Amino acid sequence: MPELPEVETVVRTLEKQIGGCTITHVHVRYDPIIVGDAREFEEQMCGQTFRRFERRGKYLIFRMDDLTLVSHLRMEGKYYIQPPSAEITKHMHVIFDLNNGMQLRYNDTRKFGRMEILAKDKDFRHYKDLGPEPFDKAFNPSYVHAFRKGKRTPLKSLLLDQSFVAGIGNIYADEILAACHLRPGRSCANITKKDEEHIVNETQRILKAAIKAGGTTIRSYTSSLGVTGRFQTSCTVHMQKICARCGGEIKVKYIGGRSSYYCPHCQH
DNA sequence: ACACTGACCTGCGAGC
DNA sequence: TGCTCGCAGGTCAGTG
Repeated sequence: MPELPEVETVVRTLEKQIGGCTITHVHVRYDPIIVGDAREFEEQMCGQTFRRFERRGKYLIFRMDDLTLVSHLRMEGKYYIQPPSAEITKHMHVIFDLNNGMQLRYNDTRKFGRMEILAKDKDFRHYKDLGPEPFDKAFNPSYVHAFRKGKRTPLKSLLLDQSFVAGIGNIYADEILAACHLRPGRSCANITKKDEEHIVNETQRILKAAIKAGGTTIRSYTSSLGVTGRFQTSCTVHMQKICARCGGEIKVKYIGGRSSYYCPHCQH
C-alpha cells in the first residue's frame, strides 16, 4: 500500500511520463472514485494540461491549467500509462486520453482511492488538517513534545495520525518504532526527550532510504507496466517472523486498529 | 478535546 | 472441491 515514499515515487515518475501532456477525453467508469459529480469531472478535466506535479502527505497533486487535481491512492490505487489498444480490466476506474496517443489509467482493486478537483491555486499547507511533512523543519523534537502533551495514545497511533506528521502508514510506522527501540503499544505520555529526537531522526532516515529504494524499484519496471505504488522494502519487523537484530521472535499485536509488528526483546 | 469503532471495498487464504 | 469467514489498510463520520 502506498505510503509517502511510494507516492513520492509515483509523482516523480508521472512527471517524467506525462508532464506537458494534454487530456483530450476522460471516462469515469466507477463514479464514487470522484469526489463530486463524475460527469462534471469528465468535462472539467477535458482539455487540461499536466503542468506541475506535487505531493502532500500521501496525496498526489496535479497542477493543471485551470484547476488542481488531487488524488489519493489509499491502499491499492495505481496509475498505468498504456495505449488504447491494451485491454481495459475491471479495476480500471478512470481513463484519461492523452494527446500523445496514450492513456493514463487509474486502477484500484478495492475502489478506495479518491480524486477531487480543487481550485487552481489551492494551498496545501493546511489541507485536511495534515501535519508537517516529515522532512520539514517544523517536524522536530520540540514539535513532537508539544503535540504529544496531554495525550496518552499509543506511539503507533501517534505515527499513523496524519495531523501529527503527514505520510506515514502502517508499514513505516512499525519500522520507525523498531529503529527507535520503542514498542508500538507504549503510551506517548511516557517517552523521553531522547526518544523524541529518535522519532524525528529515524522517521527522516527511514523515509529517505525508502524513497531512494522506491525510485530504484520503479526504474526496473518495464514501461508497459507503467507506474505503480508498489515497492519492495527491506523491512526489519513489519511482516517478519524473526528479528534481524537479536534473532528473537517478532510479535504481532493489534494496536490502534492496525496489526503492529515488533520485537519484544529489542523494543521497550 | 481526545480516543476508539465501523464503514467503505475486494481478493486471498484459512478452516470446515 | 466449494463454501464461508476474517483479515488487510487510509480516511472519515459517528459515538462515548
